[in-house]
Amino acid sequence: MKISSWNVNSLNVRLPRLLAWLNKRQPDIVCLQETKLENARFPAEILKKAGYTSCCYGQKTYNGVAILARDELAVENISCGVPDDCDSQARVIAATVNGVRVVCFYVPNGQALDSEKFEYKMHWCRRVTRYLQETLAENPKLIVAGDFNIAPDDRDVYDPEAWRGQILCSDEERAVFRSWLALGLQDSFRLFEQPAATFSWWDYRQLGFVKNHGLRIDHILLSDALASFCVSSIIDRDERKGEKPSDHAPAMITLHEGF
DNA sequence: ATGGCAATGTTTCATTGA
Repeated sequence: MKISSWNVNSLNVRLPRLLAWLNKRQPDIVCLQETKLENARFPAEILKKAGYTSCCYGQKTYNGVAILARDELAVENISCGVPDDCDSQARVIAATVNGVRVVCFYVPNGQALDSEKFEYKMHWCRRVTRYLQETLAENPKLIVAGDFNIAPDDRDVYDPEAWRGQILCSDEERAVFRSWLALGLQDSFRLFEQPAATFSWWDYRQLGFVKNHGLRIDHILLSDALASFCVSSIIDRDERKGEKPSDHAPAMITLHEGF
């Protein structure tokens, strides 16, 4: 089973690429971020024709998340946002797919450490820690996939010295990421030996992709019960190439059958 | 020292992203 996460930076703009990519890679489950679409404008019928059932939690202009699952998979217990939270931004959607709980995240960017947006990011992260704890307690088979807007360590940054202490790389953010792993989750990417300088996001400016000036901020975390079935975890950097790419490339894992 | 790209809607700029 193949599970993927992709920040598409506008599903409206990226739909042709998404459809071509679904056909090429044949993922079973896909977590999308930055759909930037109200639910009424979500292209559910087009995706259905491509063989995917979808659930979405969107809003105009910003944010927006969705989960796609191949038609034959059972999708149950869809939940939008974090329970008992009043966050007006659409950043979390979860569903149980064939008995596996799938949580799709779009973690706030945070802008700069001295900004109000950073306060919001940290508050959001603290609230989500409890949510993950509760979700894991109820769902031993858990996947948490999305745009985390955190580069977990220096290996995930093209120029660690330039980025040290900056947004996406600060000690505070990295501590949050580690605290999530400490709940009983594993960074699937680090279960395997990986090529040096593998990233998931590259700035559109300054030839960021050509120079491989990137960060690894998109992640697929697996609960211990699922991690032992993971046989690969890659970033599909080819998807950053060509006409009208998203600035993020999809992350993708393969789970061996039998979990 | 600065901005450099892309997407969105209140559009022909301002705002956001990372």
